[in-house]
Amino acid sequence: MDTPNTTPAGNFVRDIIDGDLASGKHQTIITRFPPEPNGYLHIGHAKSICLNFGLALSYKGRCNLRFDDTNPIKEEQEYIDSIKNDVRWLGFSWGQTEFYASDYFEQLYEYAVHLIKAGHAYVDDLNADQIREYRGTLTEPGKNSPHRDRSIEENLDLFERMRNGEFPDGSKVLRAKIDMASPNINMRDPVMYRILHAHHHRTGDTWCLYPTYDWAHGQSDSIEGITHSICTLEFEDHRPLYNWFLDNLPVTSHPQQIEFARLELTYTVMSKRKLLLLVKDGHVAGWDDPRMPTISGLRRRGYTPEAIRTFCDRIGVAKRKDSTIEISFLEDCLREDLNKRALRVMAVLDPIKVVIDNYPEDKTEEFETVNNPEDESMGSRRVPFSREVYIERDDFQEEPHKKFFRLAPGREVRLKGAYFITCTNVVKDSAGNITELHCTYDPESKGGETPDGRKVKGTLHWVSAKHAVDAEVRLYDHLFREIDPNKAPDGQDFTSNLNPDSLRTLTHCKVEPGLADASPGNRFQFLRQGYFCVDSIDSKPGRLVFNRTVSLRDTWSKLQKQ
RNA sequence: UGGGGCGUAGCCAAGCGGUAAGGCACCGGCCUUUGGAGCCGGCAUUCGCAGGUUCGAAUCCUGCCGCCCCAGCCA
Repeated sequence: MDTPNTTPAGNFVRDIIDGDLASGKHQTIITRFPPEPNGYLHIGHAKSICLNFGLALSYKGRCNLRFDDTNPIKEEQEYIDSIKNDVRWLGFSWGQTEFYASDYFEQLYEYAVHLIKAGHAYVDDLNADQIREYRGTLTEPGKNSPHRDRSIEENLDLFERMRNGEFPDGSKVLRAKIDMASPNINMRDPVMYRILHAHHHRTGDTWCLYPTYDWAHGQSDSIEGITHSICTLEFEDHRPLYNWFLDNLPVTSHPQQIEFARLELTYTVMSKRKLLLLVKDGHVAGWDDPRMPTISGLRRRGYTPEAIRTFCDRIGVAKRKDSTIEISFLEDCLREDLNKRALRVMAVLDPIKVVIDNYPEDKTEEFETVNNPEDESMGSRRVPFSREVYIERDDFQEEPHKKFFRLAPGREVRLKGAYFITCTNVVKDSAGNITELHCTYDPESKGGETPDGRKVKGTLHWVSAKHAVDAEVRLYDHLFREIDPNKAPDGQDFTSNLNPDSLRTLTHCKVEPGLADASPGNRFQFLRQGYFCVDSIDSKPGRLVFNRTVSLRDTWSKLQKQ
């Protein structure tokens, strides 16, 4: 496993930790990453993972992986497996500290009994609608439930019978007795337990009442001795409740909850609910569709864990809300990483045939070409050349734009690593479409340089026609066409902003022969075009499928728009 | 009209009373057998606004404005 770097920039969380260490409040730190196994992890989770595991690494502390599995209705083993796989792939390990909130159900139950005995919790018979009515509103205080003052004995009896399955779903809840008039709605006698006769993926049918997040989370943190419990901003309002529970329980550890801003990206949605909907309704091929912001989607797309970690380091950690990172920033971190490590190869996505009239009919040459100009240690390879080659249709203009310096009638360009060629003739079909180009080459320009040292402005990638291997290439664009997909027209939801062109499939692309035995997951730079990887699901020997991970920066396309 | 937060460049983000880091984007130039990469330079007289304190304020105080979150038996 590669080792994440551990020299992150400063941020307010580190300031808090530094203070706690300096004051002697803590000798070391223990953080946790607490996903609910109700979906696949996405890039937003990666931010939290990098933060929590990164902090542990940096302070030589520990980070627990804890599944927050308190809602059996939404959770599945498949999600647990994918989450573990993704965290590992990102480069982090949790050693022996793999926990489940469900491991603490018995302890939590005992804590609840403690609260009841102390007069701090009661069983309520109000139904969900009634509880909502009694809760009041943002501006009006709530009112006490008629069952709020039951005796401790009655509460104890009822609570035990709830556990024993004597009551149907929704008929009773256990509530903390705090303050129905609190300006903080979370403090208006929050529900601690609800009755759910549901099968839990780990505890099976042993429980029919399940703790809520508020009741389970802080106590789980405390049980694990978490020092800093880092969560997202929407839990700021819950912090008083988090503290209230711990203050009223016989615990020895009282973790500090710290909130930071969750990650948002332009042109994408980040809520698990919405991602689930995209999968369930078939808008994408699955959680690992290369257009998804999920870790598994990014992985299949060709992202590297290093690029994702670099991204998480660079975006920083702060409390500023409504901050949305431009997705191009993520792509840039990727390019930077891939530039250093990707093997350069030649692939023609939209081929047009070039016939070099003065090149011998049956001759084949091989040219040595460097695998990565950024890294000599990656060596070189030989690519075959012959009389007929494919070049990119885009690399020829019959009437060239003033700033276009690729091939055009009468113009000389370089075929990368091979020869200079000059276009002498354009062949068209009856509809006027260009079907073939005829060129001559300069034998003196072998390797791409001439004895007279003359320059050409353009260098094109190419593939020898008779040696070319066919491939399918999938070009991806943003899944959504709106910068903020959540801003949908009246009466429509975010799916109305789906980009109909987010996937373009190209068949019969021509790639250099060496690629024939590329393995799933292998990454390449297709010269002058972008980074591509062999699709891990659909690519098979004899039927190559590449995903475009990200295009190269394209100055030419900017010029064209001017 | 309740409570909790946040406002530093197009996007992130440092800064914590001593005169605005860094990254991305953008704009110039150099270099280049990828219009890639790389290199060099530029890019906030100003920190939401208005007052106040101070020799000195993005940093402290007061008031105002804007935005986000909260009324699940979701997390």
